[in-house]
Amino acid sequence: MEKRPLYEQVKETLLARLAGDYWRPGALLPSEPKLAGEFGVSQGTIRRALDDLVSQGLLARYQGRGTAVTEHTPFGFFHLFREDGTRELPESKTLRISVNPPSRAERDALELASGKKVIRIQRVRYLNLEPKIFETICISHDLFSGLAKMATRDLPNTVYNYYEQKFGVPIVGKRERLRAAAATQDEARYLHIEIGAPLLEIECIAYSHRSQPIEWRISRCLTDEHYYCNPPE
Amino acid sequence: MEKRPLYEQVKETLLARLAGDYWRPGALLPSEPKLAGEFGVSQGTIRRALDDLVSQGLLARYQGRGTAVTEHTPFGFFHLFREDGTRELPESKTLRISVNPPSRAERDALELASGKKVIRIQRVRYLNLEPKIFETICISHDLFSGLAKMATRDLPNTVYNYYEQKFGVPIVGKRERLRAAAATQDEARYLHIEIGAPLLEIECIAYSHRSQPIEWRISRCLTDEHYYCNPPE
DNA sequence: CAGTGGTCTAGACCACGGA
DNA sequence: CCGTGGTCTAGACCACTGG
Repeated sequence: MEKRPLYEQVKETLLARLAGDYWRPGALLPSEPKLAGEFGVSQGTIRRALDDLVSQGLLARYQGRGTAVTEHTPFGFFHLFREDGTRELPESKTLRISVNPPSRAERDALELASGKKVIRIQRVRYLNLEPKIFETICISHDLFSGLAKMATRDLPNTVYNYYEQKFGVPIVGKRERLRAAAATQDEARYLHIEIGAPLLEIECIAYSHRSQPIEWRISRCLTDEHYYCNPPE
Repeated sequence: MEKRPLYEQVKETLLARLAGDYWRPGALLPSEPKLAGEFGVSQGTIRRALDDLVSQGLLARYQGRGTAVTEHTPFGFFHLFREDGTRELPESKTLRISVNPPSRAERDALELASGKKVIRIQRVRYLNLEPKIFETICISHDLFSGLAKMATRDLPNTVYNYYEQKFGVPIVGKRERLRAAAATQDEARYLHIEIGAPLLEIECIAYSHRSQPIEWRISRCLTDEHYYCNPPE
């Protein structure tokens, strides 16, 4: 017998469906009684699972209509807003993809065994057509070896979906740490700012099931016209 | 009849008790059945209210023991951690307290009627004995007029409690926005850094019941040895 | 109107902590 | 052992949405 709570097991199954194509973004899920029947649990247990997924930002509930898969940015992408409170979908341009032995910090963040390599991806992201974010992504080469040979042109804008669809690795959680930092020479060039200009650094580790770290990401953001907000307002 | 949900009403009452001295920090609350009896609602409704307060960080549950009032920093103060993950209680030194007509931003943030004045407080906060945060607090003069005449020496380190105890204004929620910013001349002097050095700016509006904004606070933090994390790990 | 989620109840059993 | 919170059930009524 499984000894974890029922609602956790329900959550895990729903999470897998959400990460895959089982339900399209924006689609309505079956009603709570239907899900309760399908999983053989009570409606209360389904509610508990759905509530957790709502608070993770994966689902949204609408009284009288149903429960829907969140549109766009399945796992609440960046929490950057314009000063007027509106949101934008960031476009991105990939600069380089490389395979390297991990730095100490990278090995720690991804909990890699020694000798394992990592894939490093550098991107510039655009908000309102202006370069605002310089981003470095680090993932295990073992898990994503196929990605290392891709052309920088072909890397999709939003990679969490991609991890799931192509590599079977769903992202179900993240942990963020924020700091202020000074722009490096590289960042200054790509973001059209002075060296040393203040940037908001978002360090994010994304997790799969069972808290396994999958991706380490450093995003350095120009916040002259945007702010970070968590949770989204 | 009151039309708001029962658990919201329960929350509001518990919140008022928590802000006051009804229960000491660290003390155990009455058990769920006891509270249910006292409020005349079911245990499930009490659970819902307690769960919300736990997720706000005001309470902590311990299976087999009970539900306790969180120790220290009643409404999770700053979410600044040292790089090793530990937390510190920031000390503070108040620089000035002044009464002014509000700026446009201040009037908007506090939803003040025109003609009202504000109290502005500037502080330097210390982490590990080093000046790390330059803070500007802005509150309504009407609500806190007694505070304007205080000596800077007498302002307590943690003011949320103070608002409640001396002025009957409990803080029950907050909304934060983060940016990177360059140190001004003032900030550079007090934080012992260069002008233009990157600082993490935390803009925080603190709310009382019914979402009434009470305090607008700008904290500019040196994050050379700390990071911001929400929710606390 | 029927169906959805939102709230609320009453009661069951379990896992844990402390006496 | 008892009392605590943690999980789960079954069913009630309400508020809102859509046709």
